[in-house]
Amino acid sequence: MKTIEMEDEPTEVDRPSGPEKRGRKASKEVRRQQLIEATIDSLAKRGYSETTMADVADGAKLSRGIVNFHFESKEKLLVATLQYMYDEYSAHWRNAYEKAGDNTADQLKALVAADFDRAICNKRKLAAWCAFWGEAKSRPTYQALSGARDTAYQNLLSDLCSRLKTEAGYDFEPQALALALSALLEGLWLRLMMGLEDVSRETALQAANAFLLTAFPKHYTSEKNGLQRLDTREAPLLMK
Amino acid sequence: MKTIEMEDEPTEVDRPSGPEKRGRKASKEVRRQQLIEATIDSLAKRGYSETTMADVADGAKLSRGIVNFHFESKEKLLVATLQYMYDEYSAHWRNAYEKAGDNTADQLKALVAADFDRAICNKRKLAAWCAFWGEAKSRPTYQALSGARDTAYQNLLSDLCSRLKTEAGYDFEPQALALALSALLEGLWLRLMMGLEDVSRETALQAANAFLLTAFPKHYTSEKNGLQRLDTREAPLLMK
DNA sequence: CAAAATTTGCTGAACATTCATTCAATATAG
DNA sequence: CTATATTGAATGAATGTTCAGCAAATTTTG
Repeated sequence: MKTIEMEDEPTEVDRPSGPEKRGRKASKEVRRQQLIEATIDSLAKRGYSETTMADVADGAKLSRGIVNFHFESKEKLLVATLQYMYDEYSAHWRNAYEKAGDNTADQLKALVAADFDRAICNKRKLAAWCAFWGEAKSRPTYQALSGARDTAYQNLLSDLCSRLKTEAGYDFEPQALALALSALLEGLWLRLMMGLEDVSRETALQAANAFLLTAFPKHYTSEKNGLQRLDTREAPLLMK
Repeated sequence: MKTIEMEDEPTEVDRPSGPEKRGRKASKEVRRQQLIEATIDSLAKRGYSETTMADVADGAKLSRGIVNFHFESKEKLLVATLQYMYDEYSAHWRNAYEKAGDNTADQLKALVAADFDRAICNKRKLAAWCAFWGEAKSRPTYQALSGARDTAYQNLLSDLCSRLKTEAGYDFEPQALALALSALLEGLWLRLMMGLEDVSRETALQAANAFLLTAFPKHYTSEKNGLQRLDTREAPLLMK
C-alpha cells in the first residue's frame, strides 16, 4: 500500500519575507498569523483532538503562554484559524472566477480547477479542513465556516449550470446538478485528505472533469491535458 | 436559518428485544454492543474531541469503570465502534446489490439509493462517521476503516460503469467516473451531516440521481418519483 | 434440594496525567 | 523610562485508568 505524495507547501510565515520583525518582538498581526500557521500545522499533524496549545507554541518557536496573550483562549485561536482558511478559500475561488473571462463554460472549468490548485489543495490544508469538519456538527461556531463552499459559491454554481442549460438545451435540474458538483468537489477533497487510495491531485481533477464532460457534453471535449472548451453557436461573440 | 430535520433512528439496543438479559447482568456481547451504541450517541452529540468515557458510561446507564472492563481502553472502544459502523455499511450495500437483480443499471441505481437509506444515513450515524474522518489522517488505525467506501466498493462501481459503457457506448473513462460517483456520495453525506443548507435525504438522493441521469442518459430517464430505468437493446433478455 | 464455593459482571473512589489558563517577572522597542 | 511583548513556572480542572470490593449468577458439594 503506497501512499501518494501530495506536495506540501512550506509554511510561509516562518521565513522573514520582508521588513517584518522576527525573533524577539513582532507586531500583533505578524504573531497572530504565525500562530495560525502553526495551528494549521498542528491540526494536520496531530488532528483536532490532539492539537494542544503547547504544540502550537512549540511549532511557532515561542513560549507556552503566548497563545493566550494573542488570542485569549484555545477556542478563539481555532475559530480564527478556521476563519483564516475560509477567507483564503473564498478569495481563491472568487479570483479564479474573475480571471476566467466572460465565457460561462470557461468560468465553470476555472472554478473546478481552482479547487485543486496547490495553494489550496495540499495535505496540510485539507487535513486541517477535515479536522474542523469532524467537530462542526457539535459546535455552532464552526458550523457556518466549515462549509467553505458557502451559499454564495453554491448560488454561483447553480447560476452557471442554468446558463449552460439554456445555451445548449440540456435537460437536468440546475439546482440538483450544482449540488452534485459541489458535493463531488468536497468528496474528492475528502479522498485526497485520507490519502489511502491512488488518488492524487491530478486524478481528482480528472474525475471532476469527467463529471463536467458527461454533464455538459456540448460544451467540453476531452483532450490530453484535461478539458477543452467547445464553441457553442448560441453564444454570439459580442466583444470583438 | 432553519435546520432540516433528519429523522433519527432510536438506539436499538436499549430496549430488551429478545431473551437477552438486561438490568443487572448481561453477556459480554450485549454489553459491548450497548456501549458501542452509546459511543455513537456521544460522538454524534459532542463530537470526537469531547467524547469521554464518563459520557459513554452515563449514556449506557452504567458505571464509570465499565468501559475499561469491556474494552480495555478508550482507544479500543473507538476502534470497535468504527469497525462496527464499517461492517454495517458494508453489509448494507452488499445486500442492496444482491437484491437488485441482474440488470446493471438497476444494480447501480440500487447502490446509490442504498447510501441514502434511513438505516445508514441518519444524523446520528453521519455525525459519527464525520467525527472519525476528522481524526483519520493522524491515526493509522482509523485510516483503513474510515473510508467506508473501500476498494471492493470502488471496484464494483468501476465495473458497473464499464458495463454500462459497453452496453450503450458512452465515451467516459470508467475509473474516473466511478471515482467521481463515490466522491459525490461521500460529499453528499458530508452536506447532510453539516445540516446547514436545505439538503435533506431526499434532495441529496435527487442530486445523486441527477448525476446518474447525465452520465448514463441511455439507461435512465427522469420520473416523478426519482429515476426510471430504460431498456437497452444491447442487453438481450436471456432469462425469459 | 439447600448451602457453600466459585465465576463473572459491575461499581465507584482513588490516582496519575495531561493540558488550558493565569500571572508575576523579565526583556525589548520607541 | 514607559508601554508592550514575552516568558515559564504554578495552578486547577478534566479525564482515562486502576483496582479492591460487592453482587448476581452458576456450579459444586453435602
